[in-house]
Amino acid sequence: MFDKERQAIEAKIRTYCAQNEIPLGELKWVPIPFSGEWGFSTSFFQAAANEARTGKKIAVPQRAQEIAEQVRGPVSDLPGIRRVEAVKGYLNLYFDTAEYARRVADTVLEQGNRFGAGPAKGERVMVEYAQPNTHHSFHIGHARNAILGETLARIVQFAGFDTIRASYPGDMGLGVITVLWAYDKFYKDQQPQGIHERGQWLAKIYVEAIKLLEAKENETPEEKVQREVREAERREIYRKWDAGDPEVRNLWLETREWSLEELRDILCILDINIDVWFFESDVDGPSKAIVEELILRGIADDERPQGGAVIVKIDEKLGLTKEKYRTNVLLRSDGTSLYLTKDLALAKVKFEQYQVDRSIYVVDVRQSMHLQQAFAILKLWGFKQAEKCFHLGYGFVSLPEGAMSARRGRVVLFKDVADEAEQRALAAMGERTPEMPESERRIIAQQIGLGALKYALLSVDNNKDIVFNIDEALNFEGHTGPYIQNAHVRAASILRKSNVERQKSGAFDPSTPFVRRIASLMPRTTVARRPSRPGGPGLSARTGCETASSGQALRPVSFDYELTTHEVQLIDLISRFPAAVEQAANEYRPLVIANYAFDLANEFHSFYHAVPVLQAGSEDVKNARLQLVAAARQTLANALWLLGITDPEVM
RNA sequence: GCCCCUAUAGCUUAAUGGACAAAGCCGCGGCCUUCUAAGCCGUUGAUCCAGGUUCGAGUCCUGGUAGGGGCACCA
Repeated sequence: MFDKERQAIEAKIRTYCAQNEIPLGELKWVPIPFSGEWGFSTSFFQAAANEARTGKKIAVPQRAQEIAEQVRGPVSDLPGIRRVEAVKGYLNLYFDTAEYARRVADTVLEQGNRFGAGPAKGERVMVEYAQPNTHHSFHIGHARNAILGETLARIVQFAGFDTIRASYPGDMGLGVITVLWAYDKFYKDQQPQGIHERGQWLAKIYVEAIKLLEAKENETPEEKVQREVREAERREIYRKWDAGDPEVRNLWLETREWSLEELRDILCILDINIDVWFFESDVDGPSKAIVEELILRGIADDERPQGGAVIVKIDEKLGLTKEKYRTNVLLRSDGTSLYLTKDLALAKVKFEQYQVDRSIYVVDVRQSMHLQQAFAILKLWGFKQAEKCFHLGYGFVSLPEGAMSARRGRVVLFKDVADEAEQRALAAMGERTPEMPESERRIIAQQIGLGALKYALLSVDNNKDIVFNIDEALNFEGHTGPYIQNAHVRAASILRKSNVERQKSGAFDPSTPFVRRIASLMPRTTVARRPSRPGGPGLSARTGCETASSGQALRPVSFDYELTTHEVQLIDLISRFPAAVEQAANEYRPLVIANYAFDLANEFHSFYHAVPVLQAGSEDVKNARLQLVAAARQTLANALWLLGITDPEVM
């Protein structure tokens, strides 16, 4: 936030060092890491080390301190800097808090829900996530994927990238056919009531079907015959599906829609709006076409004449002598395409039709080899975007009793956890807000419950596995989502009672013309209709830009009084938000924002406890603190938005 | 056999190569006639092992140990 000042200081340091023949090198600036201190800092170890390398006999730490002390002079008399100290090789510059605090507060309140957002980057990013299989259950592992992907999409969007959210459901293959077979055989024309009941029913049918199709231990000859008959029936359905048999296709489309209805509802609960839906079955055809192109270009080798498959010897084509990407199959010897083939075809669509510059894949870490292979082939193919393909892998979610297994039906369903979360939040609300109407109470409870769940999944670095413990995930105290939401509530409460006017948070709406006209770009894909909220518009606190306008606006204030440590630290943290956004976007790491949001909430809670606002000693101090609270509330709201967590006014 | 990921406090996790390794949970002790106690304050406690690079290593490199994942016609 204080780049201009920093640059001016750095220029002075450089001039001084040039005159005194100190080989400075690059200067790294960081916020002063001591709590209660506000300013920025740099060190001179590198410069001292550079000198040492020229042959001078010096001890680096001492020399660094000498340089810091020398440099201190030229920069000690700058406006806005209260104090400069040289200590242990570091140069610490402390802000004139009155001036800088006012600037931070003004900036936040002026920029509102855009505070922290980066300038337009002029690049288009597509984030692909939410790729569950249809005809299956949506479990907590899928939720990690969806939540991680959405948060990443929000981060890159907020950082200034033109962002497209893409979903790629697997709607074909043996698993899907297995469900069709069992449904057709045992449950034809039945269906339970309720979107989720119906979606989950398909997963139950799948588990039953697997039991019937798997060989048991000590299988009797009769059982074996029976099983083989079933297997033949399933193969026949697959053949019919592949041949486009109308009856099978209709059954497939109808049951697929049941899964998709449930998926859309879940995404709605998670506040996720997918821009583009790519179905695996849609890229199946095009994927076969690209195989010919890859053969013609000499990337793929056609071994079909020898009764083999079409393969890519990736290492060989890249000229690698050590095995790295190995060899992979593009087309089976029976002419059908594979997962890799489809991903290549889809990438081509992303690059050519959607003109994406960067392509992010939020996919289970177990597929990292597969994606590395795909990226390598895209590079061979000549797509310059291949360099900016990124696999955001994440560790899988298991249960305390072991891995989840869709085949065995041992899964924790997202919907069940979400419902449980709401119940627990409702219970935790208790008698806290007795006057709240029941309908609103339920909405808040859902927001708190989901806040806890989302934060639990986002506060672990993405490459780590998570053992999902529902009691830990739905904890509302300590390092949790509700803790952050509660800080927002407390800030909002103070502002409400102070009777000052403020902008309601309102949704950050960075949608570009491009995203809005996506619908016309790719006729083969289905474009999401915006799902409607089952609970009505009140469910999302961010769907409107209403302004709550009771009372007078915050007046320009002065922070020209003795600020407490808590106030200094709070302002310091607020001012770091834009840098956190930038870092998270550069590193594609939602965790950075999750950590930041907690730190800010933590600081706000401490401030709240220790520093009176409405009861402040003087009117001037009260007004300044109100500004600070308003700025903190806005920053908390923006950070929560990035995490996909609502910013309730009450809880 | 080869490749990738992980290893920090009793537990779950943080830490752009930089200053005293930071929190949460659990335990113990305080704080509701100040703005929401889903909170605040206090308290014990940690970098898997061995080398190396560097002025400086939890972080980078090499080799171990332990756990997880992956290696062409599954997705």
